[in-house]
Amino acid sequence: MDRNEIERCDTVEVHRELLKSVSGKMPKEEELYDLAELFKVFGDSTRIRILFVLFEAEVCVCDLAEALNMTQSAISHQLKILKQNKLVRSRREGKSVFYALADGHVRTIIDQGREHIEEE
Amino acid sequence: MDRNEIERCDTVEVHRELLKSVSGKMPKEEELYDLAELFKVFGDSTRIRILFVLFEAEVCVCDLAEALNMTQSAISHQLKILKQNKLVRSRREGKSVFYALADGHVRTIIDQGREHIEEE
DNA sequence: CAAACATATGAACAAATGCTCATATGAAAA
DNA sequence: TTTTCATATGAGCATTTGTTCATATGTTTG
Repeated sequence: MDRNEIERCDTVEVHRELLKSVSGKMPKEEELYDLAELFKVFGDSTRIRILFVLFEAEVCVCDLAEALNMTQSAISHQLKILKQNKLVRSRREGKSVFYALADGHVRTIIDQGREHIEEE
Repeated sequence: MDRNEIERCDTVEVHRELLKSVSGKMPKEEELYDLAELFKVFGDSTRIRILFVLFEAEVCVCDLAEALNMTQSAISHQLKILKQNKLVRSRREGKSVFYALADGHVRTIIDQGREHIEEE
């Protein structure tokens, strides 16, 4: 009856039940993978920089390249990743393609990240 | 005077001014790097799984290993990364070490991520 | 003290990632 | 139509990353 008070790591009833309830609330394999995949997109400073530019305005690829002082190719590759993950949308206008933020979650996620790192 | 209407990508006044105002709001190099670093931590399904377990309860390493059906070593390595980035905190109790969520930002960030991927 | 258990960690290796370079696509201008 | 400009993309390479294996550290028990 007092086993609950003893902290041990070999398999005890309490732990078994706990793990059972945990596995009930764990999202499916696919969602976990998609989530990780999404955050990977935020996990690169070049892409973060691109998003910060898009917080201010809709811009074309070559302006992004100039703003971040990087190759057009490098930027274009990253924009493709951002677009695949629906963080940005694009619109062609003549020879140029303009990119903009896709939705508000992007801002919220980055804001929460900033709050986190500034809090310590 | 009508140059503003023409969309071009070689350097025009409008673009120069835009980029100037953008660079004003861009966080410093170090913060951008730290932000990317933080999101990298969320960008792995094993670590996401660990966080989901910790959403439910404070657990020890070997329970995490059993819950996720992974090596103790693998879990321990990932916990180190989570701890270095202040996403989790740990507490020793006898032979075991218990891990728990460090703060609320973790939940918010993951929730926003889930909303984003489920919206399409 | 030694033995047993829980966790941490370093080295090594395979897989993933970001950039560069060359080149392709697509649209406007000559 | 041919050239020029803006963007997209595939291959290659160096770096980073997650796991495994072996072993170290730290704590309790005998």
